[in-house]
Amino acid sequence: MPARHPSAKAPATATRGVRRAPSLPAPLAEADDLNRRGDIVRAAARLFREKGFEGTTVRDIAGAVGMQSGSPFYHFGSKVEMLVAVMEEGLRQGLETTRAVLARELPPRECLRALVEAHLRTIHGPGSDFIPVLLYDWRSLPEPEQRRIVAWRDRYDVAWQSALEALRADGLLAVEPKLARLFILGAINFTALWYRRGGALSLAEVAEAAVDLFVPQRAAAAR
Amino acid sequence: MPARHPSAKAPATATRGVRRAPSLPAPLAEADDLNRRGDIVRAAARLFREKGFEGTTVRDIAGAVGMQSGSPFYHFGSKVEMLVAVMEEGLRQGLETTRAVLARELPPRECLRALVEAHLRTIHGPGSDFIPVLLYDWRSLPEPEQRRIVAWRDRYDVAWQSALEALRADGLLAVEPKLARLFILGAINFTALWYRRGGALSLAEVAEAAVDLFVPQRAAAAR
DNA sequence: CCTACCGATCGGTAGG
DNA sequence: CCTACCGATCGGTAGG
Repeated sequence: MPARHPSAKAPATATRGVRRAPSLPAPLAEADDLNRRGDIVRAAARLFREKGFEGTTVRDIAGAVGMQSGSPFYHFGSKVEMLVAVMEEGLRQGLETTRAVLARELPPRECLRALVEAHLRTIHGPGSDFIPVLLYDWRSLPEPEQRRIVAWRDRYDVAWQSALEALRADGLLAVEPKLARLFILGAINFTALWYRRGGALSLAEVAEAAVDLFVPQRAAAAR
Repeated sequence: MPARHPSAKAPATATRGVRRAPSLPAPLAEADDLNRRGDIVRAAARLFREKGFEGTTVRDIAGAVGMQSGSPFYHFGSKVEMLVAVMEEGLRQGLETTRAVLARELPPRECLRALVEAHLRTIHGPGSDFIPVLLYDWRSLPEPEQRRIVAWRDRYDVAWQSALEALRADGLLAVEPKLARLFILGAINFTALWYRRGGALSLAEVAEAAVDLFVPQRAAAAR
């Protein structure tokens, strides 16, 4: 039987460093393992974004972190589990920054601008390949794993929904919040295919323009 | 040397049924060949959309049209050539319908509504898998082929640009036409990930809502 | 367009 | 986490 990292086959949150006797400090080996796992997830995210899930081989990922071809399977039970880890990390990051924006309790239009900019940063910021993978490799995820990710994504949508409902209540949104959310997130997600950092536009400027288009300033000023 | 369809390796438009002596009628075999080629392109489009270019095998495509695994290479020099054919067909269809809308010379806001609805139909209409493949398998296209497709896509963008400039000239567009085009097309393209035919909304309703969001009716009525 | 096939590569595993 | 490997599958081709 091959030696296996204890969390490789189990649902990640259930066993990762938990059932251990609480009085013992987490051994260094465990921390190192988690670092290596994180290295794999980051490398996989970059490669999946660049070449797609099906176009990336486990050997590509192993090579990117200096491992031999079979070694990633010490940390993950399958290639699909690596994809799940990438998508969950993207949603975790995105949900965290989204909730941080909402916590600032900005006026509705300013809140939308901040949400749009935050979402742009989860797509174009440094080391942010996770959400693009979620968007472009969704079809490579088998159905059971899709359900797991959808549960995460729903929480992301709820956060946006609340901001859009506030805009709508102030008469600043021309269509119902659910449709508006799909259109606005779609417009932002699509920037993955055309926006390049270091070009003529900063992310803040793109966010500003998007909000100008969706919530005309005249209507906002008139309220 | 294997028997090969004459157009399999050549740039498609250069040799497809052209250099033949003009007095002879096109032989039936030629017409049949083109039908079979079209069958392959349609099947490839459907499979690429469903499973991605890298996730689809040439055997899948062959099986879908009742051929043996090596037979598609009688019509195409490589798998990438099939991808190019799918994307070109999408752009050809899209450009045709877009230009037909522009030819109606509608007032700017109505023109945008018609363009949006036409684009929605090239994504969600019957047998329209070509544009989604263009959007989601772009990265699978090698650089030389990308340049060929970009030339097509530019013409598509020019058509949209003219409609948006008319809107802008009438003061109905809050941001400059180029950015507006990217945002609007992004919002529409993203419907590929959430819109389902036979659901609560018709394509015409989705188009109406999108235009309401981008070009508020109040501003349009006030002009 | 079929038959028959090839070399390369893939995800994954046994054993240490 | 490495070594060594396996069975399956892949895009593509020779020859007819």
